[in-house]
Amino acid sequence: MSEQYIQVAIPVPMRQLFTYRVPEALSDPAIEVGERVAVPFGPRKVIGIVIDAQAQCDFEVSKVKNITARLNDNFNLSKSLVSFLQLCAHYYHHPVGDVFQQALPILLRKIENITLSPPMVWQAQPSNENNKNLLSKLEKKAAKQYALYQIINSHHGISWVELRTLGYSKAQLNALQSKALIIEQEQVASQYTWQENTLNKADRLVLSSEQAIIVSAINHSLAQFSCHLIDGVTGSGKTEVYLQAMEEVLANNQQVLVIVPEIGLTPQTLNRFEQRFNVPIALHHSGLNDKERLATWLSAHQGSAAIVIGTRSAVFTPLHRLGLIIIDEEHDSSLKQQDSFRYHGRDMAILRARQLDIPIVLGTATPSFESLQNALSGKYSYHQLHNRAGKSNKAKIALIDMNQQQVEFGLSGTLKHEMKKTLARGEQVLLFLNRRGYAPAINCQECHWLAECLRCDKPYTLHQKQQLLICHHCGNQQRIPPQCPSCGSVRIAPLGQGTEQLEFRLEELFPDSSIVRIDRDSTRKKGELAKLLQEVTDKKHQLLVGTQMLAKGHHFPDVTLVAVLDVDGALFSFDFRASEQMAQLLIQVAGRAGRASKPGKVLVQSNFVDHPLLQDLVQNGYHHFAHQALTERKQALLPPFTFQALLRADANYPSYPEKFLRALIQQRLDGCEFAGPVPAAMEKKAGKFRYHLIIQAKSRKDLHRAILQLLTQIPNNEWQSKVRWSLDIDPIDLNW
DNA sequence: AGCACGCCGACT
DNA sequence: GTCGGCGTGCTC
Repeated sequence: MSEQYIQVAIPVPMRQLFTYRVPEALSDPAIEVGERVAVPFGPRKVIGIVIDAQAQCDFEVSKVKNITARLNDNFNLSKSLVSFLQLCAHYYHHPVGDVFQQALPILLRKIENITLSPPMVWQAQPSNENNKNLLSKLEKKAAKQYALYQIINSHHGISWVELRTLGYSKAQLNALQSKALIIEQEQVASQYTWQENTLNKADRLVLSSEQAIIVSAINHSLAQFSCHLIDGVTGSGKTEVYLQAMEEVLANNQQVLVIVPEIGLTPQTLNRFEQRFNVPIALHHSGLNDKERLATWLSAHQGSAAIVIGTRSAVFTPLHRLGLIIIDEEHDSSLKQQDSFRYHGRDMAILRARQLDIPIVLGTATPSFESLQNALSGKYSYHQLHNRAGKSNKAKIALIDMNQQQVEFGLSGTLKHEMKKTLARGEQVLLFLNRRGYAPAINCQECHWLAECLRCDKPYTLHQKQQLLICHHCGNQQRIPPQCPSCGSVRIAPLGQGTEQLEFRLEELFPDSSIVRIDRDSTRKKGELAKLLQEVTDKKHQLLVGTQMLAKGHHFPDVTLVAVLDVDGALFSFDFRASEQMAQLLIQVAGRAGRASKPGKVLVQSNFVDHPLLQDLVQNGYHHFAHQALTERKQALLPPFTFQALLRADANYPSYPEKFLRALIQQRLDGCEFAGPVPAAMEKKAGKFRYHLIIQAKSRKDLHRAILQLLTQIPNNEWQSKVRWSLDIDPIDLNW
């Protein structure tokens, strides 16, 4: 028999595959696509994925090495997943090996022979006399334990990760275990099947006709690709549509993938899924450790999980009977990875749905302009959900002209007045300020010296509590200088206001109210965010101060006043997407407030209340604004009417990145245009000098062809070894 | 990305 | 004399 060669994806940032030989001793049973193999790579040994099992040897035969082992452990990737990941690598022109690496749980990339333990689930013990006594005691004495038992008892097996996400503790679980009420077991490694009690019919809501039309549209196209954009405000019943659309898919014994933004998976959301379906649900989010991630992966892979709920990287979960994908909050920027492999979770999900011939549902109250355009042009089915009659809870947005007001600590007189009225009614107030820390800068009041980060040339942010100056761009930290290094004066003072200071000032202004601040600094500790949010729900605090974080996901029914303290930053940005993001943010923030019986009020402070963007949004609402903006984008030949890629380059010396990029655009490329190279919005960051080149084309095909040509040129580029570069297809943040 | 190799500066 | 700084080049 002749020599057998295979093509392997290796976890290195190189845009190529590597050829290996399969020795006779390892050739039985036949090696397959998707297998993990151990191979020698330079001086080390790594795990690679077999991409082609019967390849021609396209490399010098004498230099081809043998694979050293096959990891035959039931963790192989399916052919379908392999081709999907190749498609992703191709779409983003990203190194294949790196794509595979990021799509696999860390434990499957380890070369050491670790024991890969099976997923474990909790189950209730069969009922007996003893149990009944214990339970009736629990019901009176330990309500939380009793509730935990009820949840476990109503499922065929539920994981610790799910229970933790729902807010239960290990202690409560241990207590039930020591009473022999529950027991931990290996999850049954077989395909889940729909049963009589899988659907909790009592939990179902009656659909409005709008909702019913969407569900039936999705169910009518189950075995073919279709993309549905559901456009509906908070409370319009999107989740109920998701749940009812899932019924038929689950009844066909197929699996459902649900993708949510980074902090979008609240215990309430999971609870809703748990209540409705008695099926194993696997979770995938940033709160899991390596072992838990592997458990989710395996339980999807072996088919025991019927539903997988996760953040963007969940698009890569191995689901062999995937029947429906749901992307919640499709506009959310956390769906796009902003480093190394810069993929968009939504776009890859659409690619996967297309590959598998299944429907995909995108839900949001503020559609991204990309999705909206696809919906309007008929590429997607477009479904609008309006509020049900008589239940209008739409918050009113009003602008406050900061030029016409007395302003104290960033609060206008009107806002303070409204805050007092709201607090007097016993309701809550949310203040939104997108700037953490105490003050965004400190300076010398005598000579106007400004404390700047030397690595970024940007002002340091003052963090009063920590007594530190922190650079928000590179993380650099410094002591607060006791006197001005330039003139020696001790009159050094903070400039501007951040959330930390706002919290402090509010304590002075509203001494009778409890104030809570929710930002990256105050929620650094694990579980802290959930704790603070619970305290808000329990009305332990009346005043909430927060950044971006508060605009997403969580709904506070007793917050009836929301104020955006400073919206002006977004109005004059050179990034054409800034206004889209500003509009989405305002509408999302407005969605946090009030409920049917207590409509909310939204106040937006600005120095430019006459700005046409603000006026349009406030007067005519998001959709009018979006249509208007789309018309402008079309005229200006901007996305979604054209397609962009961003080539970033950085180096330790200022001239290299520019020279590198300039050398690349010497050649004309058909069907596309270059913008730049230009210095990045922050030319200097963390000591690196950065330049951008935008490549824009009228069609995706042209863009791809141009990038392929550009990439072949890079090895010959004179400055190539002096710079680091990265490619971002469909960039959404041009400032980085 | 690792990792080795190699060529210069400040230590026991 | 040698330990270690990081520039450069290679990986089937």
